[in-house]
Amino acid sequence: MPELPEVEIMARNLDRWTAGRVLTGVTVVDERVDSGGVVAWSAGAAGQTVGRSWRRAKYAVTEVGSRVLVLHFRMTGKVVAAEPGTRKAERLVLHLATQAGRPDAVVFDDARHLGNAWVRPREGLDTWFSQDRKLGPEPWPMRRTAAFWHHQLGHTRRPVKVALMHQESIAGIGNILASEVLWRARIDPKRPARDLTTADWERVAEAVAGVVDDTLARDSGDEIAYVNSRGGSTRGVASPFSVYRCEGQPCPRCAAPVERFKQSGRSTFWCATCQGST
DNA sequence: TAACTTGTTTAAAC
DNA sequence: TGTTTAAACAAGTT
Repeated sequence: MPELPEVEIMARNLDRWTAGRVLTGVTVVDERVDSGGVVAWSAGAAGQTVGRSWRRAKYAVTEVGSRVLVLHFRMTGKVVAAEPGTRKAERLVLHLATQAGRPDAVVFDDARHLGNAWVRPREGLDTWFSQDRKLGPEPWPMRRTAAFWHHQLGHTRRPVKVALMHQESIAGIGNILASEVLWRARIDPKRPARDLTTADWERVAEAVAGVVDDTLARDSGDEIAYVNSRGGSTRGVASPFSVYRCEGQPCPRCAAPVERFKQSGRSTFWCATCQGST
């Protein structure tokens, strides 16, 4: 499931594959992917030049002329450099004028068809993200201080794990990242966010940077290596996570069994020994 | 087969 | 009124 680090990789790939190139056409394979403006734009897209691509929260943004193509991947979406027609669940295809060493097409592949795409004016994009999409500030790559985390999340009584996933407070942290960050920071996921101390937020700040950087180092490549639905711990393949989907397995830090419970309908994984309340 | 998986939206409850 | 939780939704896997 693409969270902040995976979307960062896909945005970098998009940039590497498409920046500065001319579109020869856009195929909207599945019109349901269009959450605004995509179908209308696709008809006249040929001939336009692609600009830079970057990430905002869990969205990938690609400049095309004076507009931007915005992608959200939800659970199973990903962008790949592939021959059109070779993927099982293609939803959107960008065709590019041939250029040596770069792909002729970029495919938005999305097995469960839950992803979304928009085409919007480049102008006002920041406002659209912050106001319409209700996205808070980015937790990465800039180094955020303990004071920043406290300011964004320290007001609520909600459990800190639930608070971390609230996109309006901080944008880009999902269920996986939240569990991993709290394990790394040795914080009980059930603690009310407002009860965390400056020292706790300091560890959160460090843990976010650490988990994101580690994931980027591990997963960078042409195609996102999704954790499969067995949690990446299938025969012989080590789980890339410390606690996520590692229920019953030994905590990498103290060897106590990792536990699981539900918060706001979502599975939280943690080590009760390492992360016990203080 | 029914339960589980995701982020987001909407409705309901506290 | 503001905060918080629960349910619904998309669709495919186990």
